[in-house]
Amino acid sequence: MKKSEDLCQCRIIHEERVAGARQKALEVHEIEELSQLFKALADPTRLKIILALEQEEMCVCDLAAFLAVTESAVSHQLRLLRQLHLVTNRRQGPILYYRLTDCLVSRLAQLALEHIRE
Amino acid sequence: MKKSEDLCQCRIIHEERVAGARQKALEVHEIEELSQLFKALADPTRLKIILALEQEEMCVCDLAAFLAVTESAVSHQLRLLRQLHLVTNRRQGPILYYRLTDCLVSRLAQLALEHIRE
DNA sequence: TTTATATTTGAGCATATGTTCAGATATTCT
DNA sequence: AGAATATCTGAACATATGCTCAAATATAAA
Repeated sequence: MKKSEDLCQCRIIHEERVAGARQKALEVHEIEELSQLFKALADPTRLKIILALEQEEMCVCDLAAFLAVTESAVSHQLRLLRQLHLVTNRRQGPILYYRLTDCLVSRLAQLALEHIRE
Repeated sequence: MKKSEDLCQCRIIHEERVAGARQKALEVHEIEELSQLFKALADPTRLKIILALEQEEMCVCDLAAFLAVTESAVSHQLRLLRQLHLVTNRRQGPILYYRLTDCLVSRLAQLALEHIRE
């Protein structure tokens, strides 16, 4: 029942299952995007930013105060969230107000939170 | 309108918003758990494992073949997923069959995927 | 135009992460 | 008991991540 003539040197016990998994697997590019999205939510600082912005829009220095990190750190994280289109900003004079682009991240966080709280 | 007498040296433009965010913030421990959960989904290898197990249970060497990594790498990742109670296993002889503990991760992945596909 | 404020950017650094390798466990079959 | 198989574990290493500092931009007010 063992097969070893695969691309990789791995043993394969259930060849059908491996084949089945390969067939139904997402495209590399989709996996990559999925993992980037979850990675954005995987850091406590970014998670706090996102949850804070659920309430109301905030500027960089307010977020820095709230998070107790430098404004630079916040700015770096906001750039990442911006590149993934998770947050957007609007300028009012010299101040940039950040807000969530849509409710996706909120829904993900909510779903995860419910599970954590059992 | 500027205040500088905060714990951290940060400027605060909108003190009410910072206070509001602090008040509604989750507990440190919940933030930590949330981020760990998302971190589990943030790696392409783990994501592929989870999506593969949505179809049917698989053993370590099958997963290794599917992922084209060593069985050791799979085992390390499965341990992490096990510790977060995202996967469970059942032993049948010398073989351990892994499966998803519940549908949470599937729901999270599904929700995220819908968004990525617009 | 000069000055001050709000944010961004890039470099540098310490820590975290994911993988492989080698060797340890655990279970089954002789 | 001894051999074979399936999985796990710890060390080592290369890369990724997140932060701070210092300096650059951008907008507004004097």
